[in-house]
Amino acid sequence: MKLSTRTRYGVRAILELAENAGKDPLQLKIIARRQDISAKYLEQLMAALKSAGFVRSIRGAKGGYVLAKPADKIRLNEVFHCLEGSVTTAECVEDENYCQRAAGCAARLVWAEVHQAIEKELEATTLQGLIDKARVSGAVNYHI
Amino acid sequence: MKLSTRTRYGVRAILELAENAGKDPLQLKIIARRQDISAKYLEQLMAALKSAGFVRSIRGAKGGYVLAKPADKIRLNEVFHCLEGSVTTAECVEDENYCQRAAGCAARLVWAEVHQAIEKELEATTLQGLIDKARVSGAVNYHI
DNA sequence: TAATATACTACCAAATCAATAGGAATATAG
DNA sequence: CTATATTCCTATTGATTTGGTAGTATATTA
Repeated sequence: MKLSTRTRYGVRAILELAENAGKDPLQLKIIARRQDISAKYLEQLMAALKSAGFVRSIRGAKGGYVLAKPADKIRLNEVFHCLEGSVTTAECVEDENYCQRAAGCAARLVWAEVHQAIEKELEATTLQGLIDKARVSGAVNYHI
Repeated sequence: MKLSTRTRYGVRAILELAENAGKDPLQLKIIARRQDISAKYLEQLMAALKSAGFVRSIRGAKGGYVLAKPADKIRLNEVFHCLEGSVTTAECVEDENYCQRAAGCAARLVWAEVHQAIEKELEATTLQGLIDKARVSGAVNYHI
């Protein structure tokens, strides 16, 4: 059940952008350094976030990335979907025809319930909500 | 977030045993056939389930596997732990020292919340509870 | 035009996962 | 006692995924 680095890095990166909202574009290089992520690898993740419409890029000198929408309009389940591919626990949860036993499968109930639990949690969280929550518990990244 | 086949197969197998409770030992070969799982692979999973104390094995002809405790005493989070290794979403959730940024990381809040959501769901479900639930919704495996 | 960024595409290495192989040990049946 | 049925153990292999590199093209600023 461990999340892939794709998702972990990607969420960390977009959180940097959320915290940077309103300021100048944030360069990939800077995010990579702050979060200790391979810049080249992060490039791919940003591409995914971009084509899903979460971030906007500015090319050339003084360029970088910014959020494409307000941080309180970006829900984590969307971000996860974009990065993780599928957040589902097993194929048969979404595709009943994946397995003939699906209809009569007690196990499938588990996969479905776990899936829902995750989805519900992620859907209830926006980037902004997360930042606020972190701030309250005194846990926000300050880059001095 | 897809569950490994280890977990999926393992849970399906132990559910077969739960449904077989009170009857003669169920042979690995039979479980493998019913669930369409490689018998040799399932052997390894049963070994794990056995050493974790969930199932008991009977060797020799007419042997097989049976549940080692009542199905309503086996919680899914335990079974998952045994099969999945760690059900955690990211290392830093359980080990704060895993990453220096942990204390000030908004992302870590997400991993933790998702982790809790999963754990809570699994902890609330026993094998028996699952079977009952499946029966109510008319979704139980009948092997004619 | 020089410097700075992102964009795109292909490739590679290591790790993990899923499965296979081959026998050894143990119990039952006849 | 022998043949058969079954679990037990350990090693190996094959496939897939993951995480990361490399190099070049394109856009922007100054």
